[in-house]
Amino acid sequence: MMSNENKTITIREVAADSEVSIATVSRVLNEPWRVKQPTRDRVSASIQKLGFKPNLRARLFAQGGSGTLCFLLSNRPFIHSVHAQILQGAALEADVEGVQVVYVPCHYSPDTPPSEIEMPQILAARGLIDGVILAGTNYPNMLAAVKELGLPHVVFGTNLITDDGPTDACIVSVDDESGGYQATSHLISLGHTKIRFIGDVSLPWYKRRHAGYMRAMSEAGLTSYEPVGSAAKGELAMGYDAVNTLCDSGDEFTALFVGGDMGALGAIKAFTNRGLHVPDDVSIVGFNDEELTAVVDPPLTTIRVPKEEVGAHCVRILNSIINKGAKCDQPDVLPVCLVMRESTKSIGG
Amino acid sequence: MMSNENKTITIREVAADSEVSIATVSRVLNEPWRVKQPTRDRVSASIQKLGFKPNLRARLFAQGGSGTLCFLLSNRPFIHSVHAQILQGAALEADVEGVQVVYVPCHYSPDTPPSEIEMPQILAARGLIDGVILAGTNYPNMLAAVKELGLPHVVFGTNLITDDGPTDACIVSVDDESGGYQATSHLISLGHTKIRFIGDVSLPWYKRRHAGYMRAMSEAGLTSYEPVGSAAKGELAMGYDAVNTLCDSGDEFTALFVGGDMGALGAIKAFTNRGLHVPDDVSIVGFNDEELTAVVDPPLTTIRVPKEEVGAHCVRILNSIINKGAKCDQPDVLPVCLVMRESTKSIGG
DNA sequence: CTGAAAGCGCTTACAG
DNA sequence: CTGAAAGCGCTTACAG
Repeated sequence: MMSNENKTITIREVAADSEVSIATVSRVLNEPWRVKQPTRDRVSASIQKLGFKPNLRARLFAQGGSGTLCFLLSNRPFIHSVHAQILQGAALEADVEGVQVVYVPCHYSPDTPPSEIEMPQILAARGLIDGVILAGTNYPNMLAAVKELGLPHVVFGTNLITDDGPTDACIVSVDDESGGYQATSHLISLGHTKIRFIGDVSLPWYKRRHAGYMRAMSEAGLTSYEPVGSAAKGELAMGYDAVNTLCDSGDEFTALFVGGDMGALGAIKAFTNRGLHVPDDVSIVGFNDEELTAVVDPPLTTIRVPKEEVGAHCVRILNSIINKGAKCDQPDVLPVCLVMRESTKSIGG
Repeated sequence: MMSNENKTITIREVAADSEVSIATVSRVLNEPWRVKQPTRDRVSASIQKLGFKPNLRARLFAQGGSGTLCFLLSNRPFIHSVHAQILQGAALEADVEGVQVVYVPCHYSPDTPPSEIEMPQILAARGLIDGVILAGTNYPNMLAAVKELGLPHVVFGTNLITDDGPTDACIVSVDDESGGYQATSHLISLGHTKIRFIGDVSLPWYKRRHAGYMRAMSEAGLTSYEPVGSAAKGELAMGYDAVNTLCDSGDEFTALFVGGDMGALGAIKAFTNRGLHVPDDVSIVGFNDEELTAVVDPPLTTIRVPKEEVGAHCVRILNSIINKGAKCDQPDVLPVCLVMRESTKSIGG
């Protein structure tokens, strides 16, 4: 009574079937050129015949890696659309590189000492993760905590909040300054001169976008205004409140560059409430090109950030650190571009 | 010249330090009650002293599992907000259960035979994944393909498109019918009687929501209208086009139940274009409670789907299948509820 | 209650 | 070019 269970077939069965050692089977799998043609063919035939697939977990274990990267998303109550797309890009790239990415949300306060940050299990444990991609809003303490882990890591630099200058971490970011410049230049090219910037410049990404705004204004010989807006009550409220403040104070302007799409939405809402129309009464450009941006009314002119590419780039870099010990001396800054939709209009039109 | 490299310390070092066998160390880690107090204390002390953390990858390997679940997101061009939140819930629950979830996007056609569907590497390989959560829009061929893999799996049933009746897969879904009923009842309670349903009833989720609409109408003694709308050009267009068709044909109605939030947005846009105001001229309720739903103008009254809970529930079920061989006889249907915001208004008001 | 040993399914020096 | 053997870091019957 031979029970012919479909027991999982291993490298050992293949070796037996093709009458070689398991070492040889392993070689045709990993470095086929090192085995003589006839042997190789015989082994390949057995692999085919038996439908053998190597157990990757075992391989990984033997090689001392886990083959998995951790996408750590910090301090986001839900997946923010920007970060969702970064994750998407990372996952896609991971699959082509034959590694996997685990999505792990996490929360912490900027004030917690690094050693006291409660790391997700998967990172606290050993051996599960080969490297981490740090996305979301991050502070120096988390950077330090990840460093303490001793794991290779790369951080999405745009939402990194730090004031002690450049870190020694590997950073992938996006050209905020240029984005600000492009947004403002677009408005200027439409004939606007009274252009305000809305954004909370205590946050570094708004600050950089504001810097781009300043450059465009000064290059055009225009006088720039002080930035307005606070992100304390959320992005949406930032835009909404800023517009109300501005209008209430009798400020005059014909165009707005808002440093984030949600803020731009809030701004539009405020105008609508006041009976003002975008873009007829005022032009607006946002930042990020978030998903809903094309869907709102009016569809938003904005700065497109290559979100999926950011994710893919992060895994590429991370993999090269892991495998080749690559070093990063300075941040990788990805370019951004203007996407024209219907929230801007030439001043005469 | 003792080189005191910080070599990774293993169970073997601990054993040596506390003068027991590695088996005993393993026991204090996994079944401490089986080892005598004094021994246990001695081992624990060594663990403390040496800062030993077990290598989970090795443990998993020895135990024959990978400890990782695959969140397979089918046929979504980017992370749809509903599925992003399901993923979020799954990841959170996974971390508490000590497993990890890998996010893997994938695309396929409903017409490809199961054996020809190109599975992501991570699933095609062996040993990497213990079970899969099938989310996104899925067809019977993918179900069959996953089944062929021989891996435990659970599917998010709402967006499952199948016409050959119930499958034998483990399904977690959401009470679409009740949602439709609640949405419609709300409109009825506001005094509306001419209520239309927009949704593409060739898609099962719209069909179920429509069934709820029918039930509410008939219970209230109202005559229901034929459903309108095609999802062929996207959800947004579905709502937009349906409203235009309806209005052009001179149809009379005072309220709309749209079977999806994006469709509701499209509908609002169409009304706005026609100079009609929501909710003053027409009331609208959507479905899903997507992220942007609270942010648009007017904030949408909609049916809230417990997205994170769906994700968490999927990993719970999956884990119990994996570990306890649990069986699912019938779908797990999670309840939904109405969220009142500002897109509906009583007919007199 | 504890230890010696086999085993998880591979890879990889080391010989030959 | 190929094989025998050690090893990756644990777990888990099996003895005692």
